[in-house]
Amino acid sequence: MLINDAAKAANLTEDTIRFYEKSGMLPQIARDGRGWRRFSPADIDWLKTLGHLRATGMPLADVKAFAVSAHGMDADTRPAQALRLDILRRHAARLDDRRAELDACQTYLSRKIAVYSTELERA
Amino acid sequence: MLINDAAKAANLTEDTIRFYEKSGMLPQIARDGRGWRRFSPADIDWLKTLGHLRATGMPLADVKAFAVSAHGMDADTRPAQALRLDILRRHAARLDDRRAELDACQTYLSRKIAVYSTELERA
DNA sequence: CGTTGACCTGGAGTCGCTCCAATAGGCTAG
DNA sequence: CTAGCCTATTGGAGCGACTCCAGGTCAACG
Repeated sequence: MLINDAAKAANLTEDTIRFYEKSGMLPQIARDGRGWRRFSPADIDWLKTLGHLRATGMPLADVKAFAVSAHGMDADTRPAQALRLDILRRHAARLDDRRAELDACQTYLSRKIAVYSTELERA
Repeated sequence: MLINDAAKAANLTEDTIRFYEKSGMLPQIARDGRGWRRFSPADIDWLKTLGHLRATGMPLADVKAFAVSAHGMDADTRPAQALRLDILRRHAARLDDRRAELDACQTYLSRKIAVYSTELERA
């Protein structure tokens, strides 16, 4: 799978994927004869994972730590797994905050939208 | 109210507030004899509103359009209100997307966390 | 055999802050 | 009375995370 299809499959842009690779957040991506990246299904899965984490605001530094831990050759050791668990737990906590902020804003919006709507109808 | 207290009240930083003022997203903020900003309760409310919109990812350009429309002298005209309503509606739609992404990521996380947890316990 | 099209790289630009250095006026302590 | 400290001021540099672009390579197609 070439980068264009990978981008579509993972819902990222080609540039973002190249940037993630440069930043060391991807495992070795295979290259074909022309020097073009060939993405395996596992690569696509990983891109989707990164997409979720980033789209919900995990800092790149954390994503990178997660990536390095997951693809190093000590990936299956106890400390590496504990590190990854910790990163995920801290992100789960962040998501709770984001959900609260989202709820607050949605409440604000629906109230404001109701006000403007009735005001505009009335006129 | 001075900028430090305003920052605490609105849950923003002093720098962010100054930046918002520079960018034209605040109404005229009064200054005292020393040239220090004095924030009124209405100013604080507005800062909180901006905080909600930004924290949930409304682009600055939209926030600014909203601000200009809300504080201009044509603020209460029909077209200005319609514009603001439109901005809010588009943001409400964005929030739906964010909520979906947040849900997806939370599902991913709780699954992963469960896997890592049992794996680490078992060892 | 020219041009189209998908990819490559390195680097500049953008958005939204965030941090910093230099400056200024007022308050208390010595 | 003046030295130090506190809270603000400004303009500008730096940063995170992309995003865009110029210039280049290679295979294939008309």
